[in-house]
Amino acid sequence: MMSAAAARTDGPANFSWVNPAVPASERHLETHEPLVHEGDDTHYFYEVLEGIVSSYKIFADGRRQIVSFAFPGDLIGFSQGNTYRYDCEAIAPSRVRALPKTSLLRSIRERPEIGEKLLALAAAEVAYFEDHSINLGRKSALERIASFLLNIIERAGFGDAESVKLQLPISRLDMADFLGLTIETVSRSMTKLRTRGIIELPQTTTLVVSNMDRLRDLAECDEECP
Amino acid sequence: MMSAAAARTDGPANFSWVNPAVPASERHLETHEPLVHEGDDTHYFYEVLEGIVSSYKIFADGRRQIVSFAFPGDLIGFSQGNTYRYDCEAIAPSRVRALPKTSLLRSIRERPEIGEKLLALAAAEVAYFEDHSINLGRKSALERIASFLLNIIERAGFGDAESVKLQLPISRLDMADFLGLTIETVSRSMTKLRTRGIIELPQTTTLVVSNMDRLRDLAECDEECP
DNA sequence: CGTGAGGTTGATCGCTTTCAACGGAGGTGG
DNA sequence: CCACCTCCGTTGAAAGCGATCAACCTCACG
Repeated sequence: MMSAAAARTDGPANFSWVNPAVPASERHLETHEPLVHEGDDTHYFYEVLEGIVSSYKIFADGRRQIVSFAFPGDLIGFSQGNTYRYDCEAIAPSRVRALPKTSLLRSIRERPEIGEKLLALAAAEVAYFEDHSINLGRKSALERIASFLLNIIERAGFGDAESVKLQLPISRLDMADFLGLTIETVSRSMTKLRTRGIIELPQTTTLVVSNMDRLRDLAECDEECP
Repeated sequence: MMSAAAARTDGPANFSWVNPAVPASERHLETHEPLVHEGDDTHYFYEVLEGIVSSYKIFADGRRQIVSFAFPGDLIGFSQGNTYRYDCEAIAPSRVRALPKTSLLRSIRERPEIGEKLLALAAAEVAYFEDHSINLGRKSALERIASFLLNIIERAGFGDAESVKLQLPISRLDMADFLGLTIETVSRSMTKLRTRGIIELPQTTTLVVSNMDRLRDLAECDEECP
């Protein structure tokens, strides 16, 4: 089994390449501490260095949908126009680096390869959303959970392992609001995965996937008897 | 009431700016005619000139999810890596222009503003998917339909009108597979909008929105009694 | 040891799906 | 010209999955 500590030796990608001359200030965020609010001017992009930052929308009647999770290496804000379209807040203790938007965009003119890199990043994000919309549109609760866990595992670099153990610092509520479900359904799906022998949950934040193949089958909707 | 014919006088955006020297060949597509298949090499991007092209995934058990509709002015393929991740086909008679991928990307080096323009395009696409994931994750069937119709209307440039009449060359099945619903639910939702006096359907492909405000309320989930 | 937040489990409800029948528009051939 | 057929959309009845309401559990923390 691979352990989470072993993989990230290379560390996440970072945007120091953007422009060494650009002033970039770091900021620490506690769990549930907001980073930006809907309507804020997009003066800065934020690179996540540590932790997880969510962006979400809350309806007038209280419904909430988490639009995305930003993990270390991810960039927040470039999909926005002049103002942020969603609230963003940390869902775990996090560290972010603020990058002035204007100087980042200006540097594209001087160094086209930056534009290319940002374009690749944007393309990856579009691809991610395409897959996610398939999850939300056509997969059952159990399949969504399986897809989500698998995706977390792949992002952490354990996609090829047969079994995996890692920390999952995402609450049931956050998972639910990201996957378009309720906490109860998330909880029940996790138990179902557990009783089927696909995962173990020593603690609620520790995830052990003992059978990656069956998790993949579920996520890809290739399961014989769902 | 605004009519559909009146608005598009300026015509859709196009990519002739990319590189006049780039050979770009046009292609006509009949309804249901495939453009690319999952796994195809991404040799070309395609700009939609006319009609609507869908990209979608079909599961082993027959479930289908349409990931996106590409309207005139939209670019297909830049979210992909070296191979297309989804099937694409026309859902209405369409015309597309093939743009060689390599020369398009090479031109970024020579003319950084092209990278900027593509980046803006990608950002808009991400923003679109963010909103769509809210639709799929948290909105009811009726609210999804309302959001979808409103979005079509806004794309056509009638977002500010009080009432609108336009052609809707998208079948119930395509709407259903895009919104994560079934044809029956789409049909029932459309009749519900009709009986509530929000829309009229002279023919199944002709949409008249008589009360844009109430459509907006529904789409934004601000309705008093849903 | 009390308290509160987060998670699990059970019972019931309701929206969407599923299964089924019907209707209208367009096309084809007798 | 009309019978027939097929495709697409609509409507009805029943079933099912996830939501809702509610109780209980666990653990961290004061």
